[in-house]
Amino acid sequence: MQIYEELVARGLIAQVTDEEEIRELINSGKAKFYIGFDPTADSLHVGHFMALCLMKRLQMAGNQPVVLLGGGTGYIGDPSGRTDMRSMLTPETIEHNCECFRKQMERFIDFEGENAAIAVNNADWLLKLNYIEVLREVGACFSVNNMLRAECYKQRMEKGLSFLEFNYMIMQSYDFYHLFKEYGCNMQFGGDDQWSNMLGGTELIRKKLGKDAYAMTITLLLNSEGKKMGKTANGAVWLDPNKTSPFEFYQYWRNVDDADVLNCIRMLTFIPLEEINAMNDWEGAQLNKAKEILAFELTSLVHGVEEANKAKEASLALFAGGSDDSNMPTTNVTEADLTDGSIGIIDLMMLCKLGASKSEIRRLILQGGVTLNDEKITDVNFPVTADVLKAGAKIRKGKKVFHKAVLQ
RNA sequence: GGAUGGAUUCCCGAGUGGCCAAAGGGGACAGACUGUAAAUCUGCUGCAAAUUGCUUCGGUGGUUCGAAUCCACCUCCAUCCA
Repeated sequence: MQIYEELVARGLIAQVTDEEEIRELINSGKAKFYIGFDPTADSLHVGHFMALCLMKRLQMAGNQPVVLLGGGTGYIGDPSGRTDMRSMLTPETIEHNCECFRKQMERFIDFEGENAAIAVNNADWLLKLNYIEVLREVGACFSVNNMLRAECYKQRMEKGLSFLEFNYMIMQSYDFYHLFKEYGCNMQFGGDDQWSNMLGGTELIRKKLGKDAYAMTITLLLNSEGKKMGKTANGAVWLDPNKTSPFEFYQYWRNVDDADVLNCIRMLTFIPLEEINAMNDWEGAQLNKAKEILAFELTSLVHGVEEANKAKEASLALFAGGSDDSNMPTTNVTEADLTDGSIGIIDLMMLCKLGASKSEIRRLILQGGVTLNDEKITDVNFPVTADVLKAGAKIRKGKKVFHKAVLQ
């Protein structure tokens, strides 16, 4: 099976401008394609991960990837798929975020060797553009009427769209035009929400140079309810282990809906399709097994096999009655935290950051959601003694949050 | 620039002088059931020295015994007119 067919079989391709042409180019390993990443945060997330995996797959098939860091477009902010304006980033933040992105990316794509990926930053050309010149050279090629019809602005027509954001499409189009001219990059890939921005680019190239360029979007990873995956109540699932620990990362995927497991395995992992197809009729406890596979595979792709093993073992210890608690998150307590040789359970949990406020923890205890060394705590003033802490106090909050407090 | 409408807690959204830490819904969290899933049911959802006190309804000042609610000014947003 060739690469294009595999992408289709994995359900990764959402839209293409010219299927025949794109299939031919990437299957023969002749494509030079780019994907843009705007530095909106100091870590990549799952959406970026999918894009990077796509790059990897195409690179393995002989194509050359171009990573575009949005050091320039980050000044504007993509309005696609958003209902509110993004908060504006300072130049320092943008630069810092670009730096963080670059480091993380090295894990996933090869910047050395055969068909090595190259990294470029659109700050290098966008920041020095001259306004009037751009208006004449590029602005003249865009029809506002058409732009307003674009899907990516539709949601914003109700709540309001600033002129700054309106220009995002033009900047992204300019990127494609620039990369086409300077690097011979004739394909752009990206998330499906980028479709109209990408078409802007192919259109611009056609108008300015009379040549064809191609665009292809990746299916957005949605769950069975149609919501974007990779998000939790506290924000995104990050690839940076300091922002989302490997254990949390593992747990996120371990807990996906039954309905979404196979989809995720197919789209996010490199497991051969035959193996995945064999899982098609799994259900019940067996399907539960598939979640373990998904979680393990993804954790090892992102954090390495060693971390994945640790996360898996910690999970088994907690949920399957194992006794190995060495990988449990731990907070060290000192004598100074104790009064008369003990500390109240609420204060202890505050120290371990197991709740945002004392009220919240009090509520948790009253509702029977707190366990200390496997015994349910019912008294909100329950004193935890120095002896207990020395041995390591295992606190469980709800079903899935475990924490160890140890007296030094 | 002009006219109108608006800003309420994590989100949506009710409240138009005291009975308001503020209805209802969503989400989150906890409990039961389970497979670390879903669905369902129950509880809960500002903070704290917790029958009480303190802080919160875009901002600042004012009226009043008392303001999310009334007044003035300001900021931001939407719609229409230019």
